[in-house]
Amino acid sequence: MKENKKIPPATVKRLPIYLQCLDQIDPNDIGISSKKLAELAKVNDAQVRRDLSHLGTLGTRGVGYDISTLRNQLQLELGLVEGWSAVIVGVGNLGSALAHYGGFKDKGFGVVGLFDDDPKKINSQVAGLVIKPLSELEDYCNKFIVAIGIIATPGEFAQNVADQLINCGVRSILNFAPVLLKNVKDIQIRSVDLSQELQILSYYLDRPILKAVD
Amino acid sequence: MKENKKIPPATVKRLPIYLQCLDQIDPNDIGISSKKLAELAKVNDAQVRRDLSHLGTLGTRGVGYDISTLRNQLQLELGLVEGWSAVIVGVGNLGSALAHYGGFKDKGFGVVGLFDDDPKKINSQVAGLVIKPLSELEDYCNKFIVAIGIIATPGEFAQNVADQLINCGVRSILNFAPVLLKNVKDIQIRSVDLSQELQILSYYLDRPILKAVD
DNA sequence: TGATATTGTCACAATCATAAACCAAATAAT
DNA sequence: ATTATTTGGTTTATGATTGTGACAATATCA
Repeated sequence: MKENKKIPPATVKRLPIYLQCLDQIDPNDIGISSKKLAELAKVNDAQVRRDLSHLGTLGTRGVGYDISTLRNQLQLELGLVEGWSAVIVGVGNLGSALAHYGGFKDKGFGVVGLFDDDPKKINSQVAGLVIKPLSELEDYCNKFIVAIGIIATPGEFAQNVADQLINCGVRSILNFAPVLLKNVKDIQIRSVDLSQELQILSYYLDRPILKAVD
Repeated sequence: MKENKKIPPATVKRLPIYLQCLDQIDPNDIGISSKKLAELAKVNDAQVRRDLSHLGTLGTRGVGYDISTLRNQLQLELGLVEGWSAVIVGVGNLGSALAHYGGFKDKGFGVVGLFDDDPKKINSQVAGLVIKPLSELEDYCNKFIVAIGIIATPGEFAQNVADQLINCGVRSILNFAPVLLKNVKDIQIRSVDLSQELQILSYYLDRPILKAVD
């Protein structure tokens, strides 16, 4: 029971995986053992127990973990019950895909705004939302207390957009543009570079013996 | 000079970043120091030197690294000169976005086939390619020696598609469906789960003091 | 030649994963 | 009721991986 303590980053990265695994098991099941969960998540079972112990004493000895309790606790720890609002900037193919992506809503994130600077796109609808010009970003952020900005613009605009988002009070950025954004104090930035993932795969294609991790 | 040795996974993940940084510097520059590159890649400069030393003795003491040599060596090590072919399975919003994504071609990957099982999509064109039914996947893979399969289907179909791809001789899979695919010996699988990235961000939203890594 | 810049590499520190040992709690078997 | 078995919680130990400071070796320049 290490309540209130900092959870190691490596563990934080696994928490969403555990949550996902819970969604994949038989909905009739009421409990799950660390061994079973470890199998689903493809990690060591000792690791599962250790990771989960960071959230408090959730399991019952001799029995296992109650699934709904575990799910609640994971959601609570990850902040998925806070109803964070997000905006998507850049409504090209990727931005549209993200706007339609149901997985966000399921996890408690709400996309409340779409922004683009292409006049042809402005005022058209995507996924039930009207695309607004970037100039209205600040108003939106104040109105909705936007916590997360998702950048799906071409690389050359990404840094500029990031600066604007941060200016508007957005504290977390998920960046899909293939550029490295400047670090800013107290602002969380995660980048997903699609071609980088392929490049890592490519390295291991040449070396079938080696095992990639993470 | 640790030629021929296994490169640590953590280093492999940074190599594409270095490559990206090289594309962002002044094209007139002919050389770059580890310190400068570290600044761009947002890592420690000792780390840069150590990472690059895995590729052989590329730099010159007192001078730095020759940019074009460094770029060539990174591309070579990552296998980006091999011209790997890829197919995309699932041509919804995300699949379309991936098909249009120019970053792949720039890095030496060629998307040669699009597959979907929705009759309304079959035979229509996306990004200059005709969408084929899944039943033709095997023929395609044999014809083009497809090395990489990109899965962009809904979660419930992903494992099935993965099995088919592996059956067709595809050795590397990049999975965007929000499920954990079964591990298969000698098959490289990387998963990108869009909502998982948001969940990690969300954890740190509640704790602005903590620093996320990776 | 001496001063400066920069690499390559070693050694150490920090983080992480895994295993082991031991106890506590619940259940099953007798 | 008692005992054995199962399973989780906690701590400790250990080894692997990773990150970083330090410094000798090498190149350039004045």
